[in-house]
Amino acid sequence: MRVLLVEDEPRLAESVRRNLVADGFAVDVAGTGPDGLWAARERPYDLVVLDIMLPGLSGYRVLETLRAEGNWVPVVMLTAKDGEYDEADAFDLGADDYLTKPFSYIVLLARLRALLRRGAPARPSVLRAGDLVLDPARRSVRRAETEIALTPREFSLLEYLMRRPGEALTKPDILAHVWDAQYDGDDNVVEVYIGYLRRKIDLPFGRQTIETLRGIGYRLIDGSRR
Amino acid sequence: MRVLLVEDEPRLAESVRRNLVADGFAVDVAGTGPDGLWAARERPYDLVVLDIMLPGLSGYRVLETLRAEGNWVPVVMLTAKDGEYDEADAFDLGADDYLTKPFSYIVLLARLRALLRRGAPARPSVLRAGDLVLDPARRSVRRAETEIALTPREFSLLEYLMRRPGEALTKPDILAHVWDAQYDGDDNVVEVYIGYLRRKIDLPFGRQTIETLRGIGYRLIDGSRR
DNA sequence: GTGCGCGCTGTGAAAATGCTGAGAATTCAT
DNA sequence: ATGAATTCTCAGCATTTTCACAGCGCGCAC
Repeated sequence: MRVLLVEDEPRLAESVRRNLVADGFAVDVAGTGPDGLWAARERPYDLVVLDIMLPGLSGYRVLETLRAEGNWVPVVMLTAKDGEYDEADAFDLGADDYLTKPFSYIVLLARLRALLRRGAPARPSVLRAGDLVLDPARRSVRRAETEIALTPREFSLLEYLMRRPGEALTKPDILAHVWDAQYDGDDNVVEVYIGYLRRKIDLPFGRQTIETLRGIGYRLIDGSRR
Repeated sequence: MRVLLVEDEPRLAESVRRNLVADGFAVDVAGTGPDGLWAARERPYDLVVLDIMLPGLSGYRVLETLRAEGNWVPVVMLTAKDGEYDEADAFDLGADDYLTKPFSYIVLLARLRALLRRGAPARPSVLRAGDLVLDPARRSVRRAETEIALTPREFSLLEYLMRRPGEALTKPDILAHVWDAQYDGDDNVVEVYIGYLRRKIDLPFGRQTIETLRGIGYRLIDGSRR
């Protein structure tokens, strides 16, 4: 497993590097933001440990640039600040985890192992299907630059569909994920809300994003593939 | 997205629940370990937030049991202790993330979003027979890039055949698996539906995928062998 | 070659399914 | 409390799906 460590404090960098090597990782160290960015572009890493305070280019910028370039390598951010909003920022930029300095090596190792175990690369925080874009954090939906207003229920339904593009979803399944547990009404609500959604996201644009599978349920057409 | 919150402290639970609901999650709350375990077994959750200190059954045990049962729902652990080894333990048990109390809601939200983002992209098995491909998850069937629309019954029948390629299947056997157990109609429906299938998946392509074994039943010709 | 039984298919009716408009119930902000 | 937005129920309608039936054809045994 190859790890890129981007950290400008030599003593900390060296200590972490030794430990990682002892635990069987192949480690490259970069001491500045630009160096880190260059290295991450240059070679395929399994993990990146990225300090936020860096000379030349902040860790935020490095991460942002990588993600913008479509590089979804798992990244753990290191921060000296402990303000809670910093973490949220890091996550929004596409970090997979973060650690507040000072941290113990064993915690770092546990986090790295957890990321490796997950294996699955992180994905962008917005969901797309063709020119339809849904941002869970902002609770916004737009189709080709046009903002679309959805009610909470409509939004949850669309989000659920968009997290499973191309999959056949039954009405009971949708009901179980989008409605409350104690809801015991009729499947028909799903039909009704699918209808609402279609009237907002499809009909005005002459598209067909939500397909009906008669006798089964529904399927979101994933415009991005094929 | 449906979240299960397992937390015994009512004030905290209620506060988190409100916030999550406001952010568009469908939330169920369990106050004890056994209740949490029961709920997680009972319904399909997209996320579980699990306190470690719980009456009846600790969060560790709950998580351990779920994982042992093959339930891989993403889990965030909450712990009041801050010993570093606790985190490592949680990860080793199969938690996907953890949070030390007290935590701020915004951090919890960011973690949950990050977990959702990673999602479960593992979409396994499709069934193949030559250039005929059936995808159970998408409920789609295609022959050489051409999508073929099947009714639910036709789909079930074809899926059953394709799961037993090359095997001789009698009509009563097919009836028992594709139709309801208590169905007591005539064998003839099978012939009818085999006919429907052939007209959709074979005739238009000049193929012969389903072979009739006179006096026996049917057999799917597995084009990939020979 | 002939006859029989098995399998195939067209017709049509019954059942199931999904969509929609109308409006009731509920929630929420003011 | 009032009104607006949202959620949900319900019933009618259109369409699709399922299935029974009956006649036909063809393979197979003799």
